[in-house]
Amino acid sequence: MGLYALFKFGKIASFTRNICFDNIGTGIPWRKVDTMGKRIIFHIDVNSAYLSWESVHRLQHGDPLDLRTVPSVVGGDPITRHGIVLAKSIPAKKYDIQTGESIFSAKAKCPELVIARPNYGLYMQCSRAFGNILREYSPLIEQYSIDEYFVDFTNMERLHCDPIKTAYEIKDRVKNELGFTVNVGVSTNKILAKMASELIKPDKVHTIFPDEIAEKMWVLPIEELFMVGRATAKKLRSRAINTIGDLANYDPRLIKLFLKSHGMLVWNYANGIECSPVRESRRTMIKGIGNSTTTPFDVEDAITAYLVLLSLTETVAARLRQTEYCARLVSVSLRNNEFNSCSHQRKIASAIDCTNAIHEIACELFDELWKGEPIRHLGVRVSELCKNDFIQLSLFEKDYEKQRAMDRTIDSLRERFGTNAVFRSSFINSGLRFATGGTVDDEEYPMMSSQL
DNA sequence: TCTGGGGTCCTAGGACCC
DNA sequence: TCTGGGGTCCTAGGACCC
Repeated sequence: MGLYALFKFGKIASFTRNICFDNIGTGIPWRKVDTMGKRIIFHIDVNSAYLSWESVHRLQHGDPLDLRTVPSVVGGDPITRHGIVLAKSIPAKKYDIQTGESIFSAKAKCPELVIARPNYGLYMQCSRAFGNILREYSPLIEQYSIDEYFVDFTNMERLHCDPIKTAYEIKDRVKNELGFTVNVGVSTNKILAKMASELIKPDKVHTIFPDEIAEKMWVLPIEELFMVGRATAKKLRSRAINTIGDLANYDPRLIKLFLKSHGMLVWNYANGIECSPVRESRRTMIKGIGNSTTTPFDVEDAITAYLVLLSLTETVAARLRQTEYCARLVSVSLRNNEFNSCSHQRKIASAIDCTNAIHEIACELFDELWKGEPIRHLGVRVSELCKNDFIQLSLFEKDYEKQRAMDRTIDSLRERFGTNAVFRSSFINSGLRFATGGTVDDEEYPMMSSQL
């Protein structure tokens, strides 16, 4: 593979430049937008991230068993109704165990399956250590999710060696220094780099340069294309579009007719057309903060539901204040014991960040939403954020100044002494956690947008 | 013991105004 | 009095990602 990739790299000078078609259906003849010259983008993806990290951690703490060598998964606890597979080992893959399926059904497929509980704090540390290695190769890196980074290696050949050699170096350094394996995809934009890193796993470097799209990407089934999920795949297959190549070579006007803008997005991706920059930080761009949980038991009365909403709101509001935002929209979501979901939202006249204020609205929304059936899942989300340094308090709203002072005090107590330092007495003997979701002092989870 | 949680973006339909 | 059309805002739900 190595020699093959190095050989392929010889073609790099003869790139056809990216062309974006974005005027489908406008009646205007094709407009060719020259995007950029010669970019080099890496996409680095940890192989079975949670499971690898768990294995390495256990080995380092004297466990003789390497989870990666046996059928194993990282998954939640079915007793508290969190029992789904979050990550699986390669031997588990051989039993057709899928990420997202229930632990119950995974065990049915493989009775000797080893199950490890997730440890998000550990994963966050691994993710950071991994990012720190990448930062040595370029000042411009983007964390796309907990286990994925993009690196813009454009013009970095002068400091390091050639891109393919560097990709191998990164892969081997992560393995040798941190103990887990990664795949590195190399190309001229993010979509091709990302598709390349997914090719054959684990511990591999792949390229999909523009002149390799047909050979390496078009032959793949349509489901393998980034942003083609179950629903889109079904629609495409019903029109005999079965491979990425079928989509790439289909008339984009027809795609747009039945898949709208999402159709154009995936048609562009199928053709390797994508020109978004590698962004150092997404943190300034957050759109909303939410927290939801599947309750350990069905909630059947409003008082308990209010308490769950409070526990969710505690973390949402604390994260909101931590990022120095206020919100103008509160939404509540609910899933009943028959797995039907619904949601309800409300705009508020003045932006807020108080736990009590958000909770009060969440409870009102809940009352308007709930029909009385048993509930298994509740969520609180705030959005339409604005900076909290200039809050306009409406004359008609309650004066929340005292509440804000109280929140500040609790936030600082928790910051100094841990999240457990203070909690509301209403949670005593409730069987519920007083603050659901990641603890407040955890570092912000790096989230990705659905587009690159 | 069957089915998580955190995000983003898009669309359709209704209300409302001109 | 009735009808129509365009624009904007709001809401709920769906699709996708890891």
